[in-house]
Amino acid sequence: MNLEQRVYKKLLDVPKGQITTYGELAKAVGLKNGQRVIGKIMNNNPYPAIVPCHRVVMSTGKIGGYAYGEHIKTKMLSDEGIEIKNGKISSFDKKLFRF
DNA sequence: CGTAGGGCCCTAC
DNA sequence: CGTAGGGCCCTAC
Repeated sequence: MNLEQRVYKKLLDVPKGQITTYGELAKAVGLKNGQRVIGKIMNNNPYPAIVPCHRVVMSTGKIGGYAYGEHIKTKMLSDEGIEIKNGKISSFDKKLFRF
């Protein structure tokens, strides 16, 4: 399994209503300082309906980017029960999934 | 083969 | 708050 497949598979562990960060996901697949690699892989996500890349956000609590637009990412997260105020996730620590 | 460049970032100031 | 620099992996020369 190549890196991308491992990343997509690992991300499936993150349930609806929770989020992870680019850095955490990088660590989860054994990458050090691989945040940007994760971002790139998310951008190339060929299975947007299956792999929940909208649940990957920035460690600062901001939403981060999204191939189809940040407002869509924001809406998807809201629909899953994640509250977002002024572009930042409320109760970030409580929503953060631990691999 | 080697390497430059870039990406949905992170940390420290 | 903003910004600079870093660091990793892939892709295209």
